[in-house]
Amino acid sequence: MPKRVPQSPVVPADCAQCQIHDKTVCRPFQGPTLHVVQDFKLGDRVLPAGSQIFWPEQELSEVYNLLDGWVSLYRSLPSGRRQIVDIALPGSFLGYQPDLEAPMLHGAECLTDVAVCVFPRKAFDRLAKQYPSLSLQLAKVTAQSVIRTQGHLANVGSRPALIRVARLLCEILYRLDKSPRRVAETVEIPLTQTHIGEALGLTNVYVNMTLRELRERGVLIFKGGRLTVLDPDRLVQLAEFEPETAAYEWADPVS
Amino acid sequence: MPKRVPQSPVVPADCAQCQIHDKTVCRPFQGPTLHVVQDFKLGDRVLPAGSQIFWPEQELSEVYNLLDGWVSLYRSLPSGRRQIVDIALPGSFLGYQPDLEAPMLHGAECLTDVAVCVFPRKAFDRLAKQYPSLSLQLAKVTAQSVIRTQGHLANVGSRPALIRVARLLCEILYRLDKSPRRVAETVEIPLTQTHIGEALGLTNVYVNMTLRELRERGVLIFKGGRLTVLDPDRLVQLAEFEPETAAYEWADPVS
DNA sequence: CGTATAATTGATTTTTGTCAAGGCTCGTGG
DNA sequence: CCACGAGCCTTGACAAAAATCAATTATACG
Repeated sequence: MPKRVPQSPVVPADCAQCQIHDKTVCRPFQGPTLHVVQDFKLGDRVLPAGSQIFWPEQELSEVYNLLDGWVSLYRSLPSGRRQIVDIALPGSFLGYQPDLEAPMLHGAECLTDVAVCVFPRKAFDRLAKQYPSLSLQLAKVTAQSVIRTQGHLANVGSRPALIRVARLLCEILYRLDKSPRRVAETVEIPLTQTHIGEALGLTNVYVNMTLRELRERGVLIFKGGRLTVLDPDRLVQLAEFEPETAAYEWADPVS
Repeated sequence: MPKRVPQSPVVPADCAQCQIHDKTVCRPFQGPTLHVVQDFKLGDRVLPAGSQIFWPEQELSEVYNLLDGWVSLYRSLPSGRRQIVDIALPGSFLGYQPDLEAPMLHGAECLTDVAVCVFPRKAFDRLAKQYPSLSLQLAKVTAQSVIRTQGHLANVGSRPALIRVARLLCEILYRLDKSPRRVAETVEIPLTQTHIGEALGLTNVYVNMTLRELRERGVLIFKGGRLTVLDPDRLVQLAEFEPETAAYEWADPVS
């Protein structure tokens, strides 16, 4: 289990203080129009690690901006297996489905303590109809999510386990600071080996073996939720990670 | 190779004749406002089976409504492998990425002769900013695409080959007529076994073995691009196909 | 016909999963 | 302070799933 440094989620006093404002759907509302989202939001919510923001099958009347913390988005299958379809980081817009009435097809589980900003789902579409810059930003955020999911799918469907694991970790590093090329630095990644397996379609024991292989090859060490990159260049190469295309794949949408 | 019935793609004379108008991003433009898209579109384009609407890495200055035919959306990997991330059917909106300047991360290959309706990419965002109902529809179409891709990912990552194949075919049947429960009817599906493999992360050889298994179990026959369902109930059960949730997963977005 | 692509099959190897058993770490309560 | 339990991690032996290799056979198309 990750040795967790206790750390309360960040909740900004108001939208003007929001550190991630420009990474979210709220981006179009700047300066004089900022009050629109400020007035629109229902409030903030803080959830402990391990809890669910929403469940599969739930009929959801809210949508969320992830303010702080890590969230796993997953599907539950009839067999009992679970597939993590995305890892959400601060700025992600959660819970939006096109059909207002449809039950959620995925769940959202907090990997760390989490803070979210809550909006009413039904009114959100009305607001979007009123502010085209908002609906366009929503479209772009969502389109970016398609790209990410397609990349994840390609990883799971077309790469052997060793590369899959290396790439997942590489992608996460990149998302954290836009650079997988840190030298021998240790980063906290709140995933268990089981999580990694659920994301990549592997069993936890095979993930374990794969991580050992990566360690023995001197590429990286992942232990107890801590990732240490031993050889950034080899990692990037092994993970088939191309920084140029990665920039488009993991971009924050900008209208 | 599928025995193809020669059949020219359908190109409507104008937007008023468009049979699939309500399934597309154009949906918000009805009656008096229909002229907006009519004036906006650059024209139609017909492409032969096997050709590419666009390629990975291409910088695309257009976006497309798929009017007629089947298209496979795929990623190419450094290893030379290819991952089909989606099968597009008429009504799909193709080529939209949030960043205007970004090269395409996926390609679009025609599985049949195809007709598309062409829009200018750059101006599309301007139009969307002008018509919030359009940008919201774009958001919904895109959000539906996220759902489809997540479902595909869960299929590839979390199910054994036999079920994967059964489910892919089941989903396609459902999309064709909203009912996988046809009895012993034959449907044309312009996929080779290699395509199925590329979609599901399997080799063509193993797909072949899997299809034989499905045939020997009396579930379905897939041969030469023709699918015959022998036992609809067993297929639905084997494919873990739940018609209720399927309705949300494969819906046409409706604003 | 002859060529090219797709489908098929069997033999074999590689990859990944399953099962089972311990070990480690951390928090909790006596 | 120690004992305990709950997750998680680790390992090894074995089984199953899927890939690879190598022909051979259809099938369509000019």
